[in-house]
Amino acid sequence: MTFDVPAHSATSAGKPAGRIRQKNEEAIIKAAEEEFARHGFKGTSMNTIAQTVGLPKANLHYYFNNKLGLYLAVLSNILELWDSTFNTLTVDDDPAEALAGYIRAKMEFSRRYPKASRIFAMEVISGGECLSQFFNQDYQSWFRGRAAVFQAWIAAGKMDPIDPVHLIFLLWGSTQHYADFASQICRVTGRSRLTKQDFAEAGDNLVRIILKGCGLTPPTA
Amino acid sequence: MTFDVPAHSATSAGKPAGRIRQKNEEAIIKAAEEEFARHGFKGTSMNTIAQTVGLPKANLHYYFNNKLGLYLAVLSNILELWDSTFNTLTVDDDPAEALAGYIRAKMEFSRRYPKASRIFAMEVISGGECLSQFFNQDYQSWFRGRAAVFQAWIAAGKMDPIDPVHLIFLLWGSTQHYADFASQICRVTGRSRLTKQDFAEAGDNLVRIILKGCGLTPPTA
DNA sequence: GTCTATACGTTGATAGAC
DNA sequence: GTCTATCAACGTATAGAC
Repeated sequence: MTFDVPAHSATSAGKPAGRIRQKNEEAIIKAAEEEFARHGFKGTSMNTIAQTVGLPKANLHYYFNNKLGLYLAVLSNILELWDSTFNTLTVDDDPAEALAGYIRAKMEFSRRYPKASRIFAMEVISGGECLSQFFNQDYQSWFRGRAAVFQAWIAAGKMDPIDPVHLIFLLWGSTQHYADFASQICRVTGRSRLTKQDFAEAGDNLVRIILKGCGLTPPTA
Repeated sequence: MTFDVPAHSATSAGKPAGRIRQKNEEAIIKAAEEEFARHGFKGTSMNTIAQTVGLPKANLHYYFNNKLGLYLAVLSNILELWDSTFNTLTVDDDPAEALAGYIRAKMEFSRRYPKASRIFAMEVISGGECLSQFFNQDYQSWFRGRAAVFQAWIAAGKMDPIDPVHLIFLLWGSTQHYADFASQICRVTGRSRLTKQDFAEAGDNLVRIILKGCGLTPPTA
């Protein structure tokens, strides 16, 4: 794995994966993530990435066809990581336990992969057109599936009748905030960086407020 | 006012404000906001802005010293607008009413000035170093003042003992999400754009969940 | 005040030697 | 496979005519 976002086979399709190639590609992606997270797609320069990796910039064009190809490889890594992290939330779960688990998993994601979150945020803010090729029908059906789970819980009287769609956006917005707006949080609270304990406390607070707000009692109460 | 973000006297300090000058500056800022909201500071080109406005790019350097000057003028507008919108939340207010009002005001801000929100988000994600010169001591004291209001309400037994700092981040994250991540929301819900009613429903949902989550009963109940 | 012309660095991308 | 040399296009910024 590269560093923050573990890079699997995010290469442009169908190239042999030699040892050196794999090592270089991972190093390039690692440096690219750093730049894309800070300056977005348009604001990132291949030159800067090449200098960070310590390779001639012609090599970047050898491994990845062009700037967009490198960017898509980075995005692909992030979405793959995202997919492998959130398989939870089924109808049979206990609502309070499952919801708390989801919130804590999202907070752990924000803590461990803040750059991935920021790259994704930048892309969405910029219009998110590059995400179209990744967001196939599976994505919409995943979303509707989760919403249906909440709806089933509501129908069974297990939680308050809250619009599941807006609930999901609340979960996303409140947890991603700690990754994307970390610099503002540090500035306003006088911290230099957010510790593991900060994330734990923030997660506990979110679990407490959101669960109670949905008419659920915490699992360990 | 320019368009989305009303531009007041965001000029580089101490230039006379002729009629033509004011009109051009507003047009430039309007076009600049569009570009900065989509590509961030580094990814934005003065050339594109000039073409959008219909002025020679030399004029942009005449009205604003350089690219950074234009960017700071845009940021200044946004923060001024932000300041003039959120003067609420004092100890004497009714907690439920004040909190609901704040949430709805933030949602209205996300609805009316989505570009302002996105420019701010991009800047914070990029590290937020340009915000340093605006975030004087007043900003930290504003933040601590609001947190103190919540703390006073808690001490008076008017709401659950929730960490005020994290509560503020919850309010920010959940409301700004509807501006910053609008493209994702539209994609996932199959909408083409978010209507006024969408924002109203989203605001109602947030008020309901967060107030109950804090142990408050809604004002109109 | 306004705009044309231009200076000069950086960009993404490629050709071709090794 | 790797890297040097180079290209044309675009970046910000300015000089100077009107």
